[in-house]
Amino acid sequence: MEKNIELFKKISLFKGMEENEIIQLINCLGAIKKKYSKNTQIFESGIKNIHVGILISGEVHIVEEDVYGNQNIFFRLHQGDIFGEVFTLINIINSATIPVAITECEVLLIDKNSILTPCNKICSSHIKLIENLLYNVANKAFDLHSKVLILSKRTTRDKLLTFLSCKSRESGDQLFSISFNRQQLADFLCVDRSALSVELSKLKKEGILDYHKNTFRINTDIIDNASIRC
Amino acid sequence: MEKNIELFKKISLFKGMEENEIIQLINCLGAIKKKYSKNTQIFESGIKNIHVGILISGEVHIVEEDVYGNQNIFFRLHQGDIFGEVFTLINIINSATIPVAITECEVLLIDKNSILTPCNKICSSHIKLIENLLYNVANKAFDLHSKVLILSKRTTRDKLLTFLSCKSRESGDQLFSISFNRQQLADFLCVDRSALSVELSKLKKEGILDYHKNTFRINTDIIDNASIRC
DNA sequence: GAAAGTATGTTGGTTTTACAACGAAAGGAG
DNA sequence: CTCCTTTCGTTGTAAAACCAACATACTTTC
Repeated sequence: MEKNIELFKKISLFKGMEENEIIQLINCLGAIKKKYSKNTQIFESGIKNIHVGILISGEVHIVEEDVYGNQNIFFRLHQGDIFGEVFTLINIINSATIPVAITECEVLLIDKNSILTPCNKICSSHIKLIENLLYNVANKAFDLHSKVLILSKRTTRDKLLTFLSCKSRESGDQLFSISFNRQQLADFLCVDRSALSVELSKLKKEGILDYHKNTFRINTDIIDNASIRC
Repeated sequence: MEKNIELFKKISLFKGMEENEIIQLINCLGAIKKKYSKNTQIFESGIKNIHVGILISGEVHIVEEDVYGNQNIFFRLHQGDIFGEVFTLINIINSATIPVAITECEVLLIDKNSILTPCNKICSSHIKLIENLLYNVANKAFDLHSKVLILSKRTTRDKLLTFLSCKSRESGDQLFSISFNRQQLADFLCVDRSALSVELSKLKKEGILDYHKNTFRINTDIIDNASIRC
């Protein structure tokens, strides 16, 4: 586990902690590491989950599939991201929203109760941990808020431009890449893939946008400065 | 302020605390009470907000208006609800999402820093307070997650049925009332009001739904048990 | 109780989306 | 290189949503 210490130091949950403090905490929390192969669910659906997950390597999507087979992608998680904490904290059991491994990946699993029940030994770290968890959940709420802002747009074009503006602002450049392919982007925006392609083509014709595969260049005066994050 | 103590005892932020503990905490936090008249903004937009708000009386909508004038209603807040905490916690400054007083209302304002900076006197209450804030933010994240689930539906019908199913499950009865009027419901579902009315009429004709004003009766075998909350 | 204002339902025209199907391009495996 | 799979753009059609305008019902005000 110690070989991951450089990663752990960057994780929001351990922010403001010293190296030895983190190692002690990881042991104290009884964290376990688990591997998942491509296209497998990380928490079993229908079973009450008591773990908070931290993504160590690989890519994970938080998805929900509706009755028509449409996949709704909530988030794409990257190294160091925390997941499962919201549902676990408030004891939501039968959610159909689940983390799916998009590539082979490694995950650190921490029992929720060991986070919330203060242990005698390292109480000061524990308070920091809970505060860090608070900031983490607040950030997740903000990400969900951003997603609502995108989905609240009435047209595919507006959804798309809101998303791309955000990505451009995030990268600080008109030229930027996204980690979704077309189908995944459509699933993230909750629109039809072919309709998305049509809209992309139109925007290209109109000179508002240029793109090749997953690399985009967006016209600067289209970018709006709404405070969102995708 | 003490006359509101019965309300404060019910507020999630003060859960698990004794009456005198709460009174002490309110004073220690330097909370102030403020009145807002109908249709006024509670936090000024564009100005960095450092307050967490608690709704004491009246009704508040969290809204965002887009460039076309469409109002997007995120939430309807009721007595005891907490707001502004997510943006304040993570220092989002120029959000266009703002709390608006729908009726005349009273609000308790608490400086974020007095919550996060532990005071010497009542440290045990303070830890409880931060834990309660954590649960509160997790619940807000879940509410936003629920809203994403509604907006991810492709048709007005599916958005509407998801919302009404949720409300019916919440009330534990096929017969239930909602606090939105038609325009507000349309704004919450992010659809056109007249299209919403058309869809409601269709559902009534098909025998799936019956309604009069804000009271609805929904066919039991339509109600799905998705874990969401609206 | 009349008048004014507000909320809801209805209709028709226009725009947008979903859906299915197809073909071209890109990528991988043998 | 060839075959196979995946990804992406395109097209046409049917369904759905938006929008504006209007009619009716309900509320509020004086």
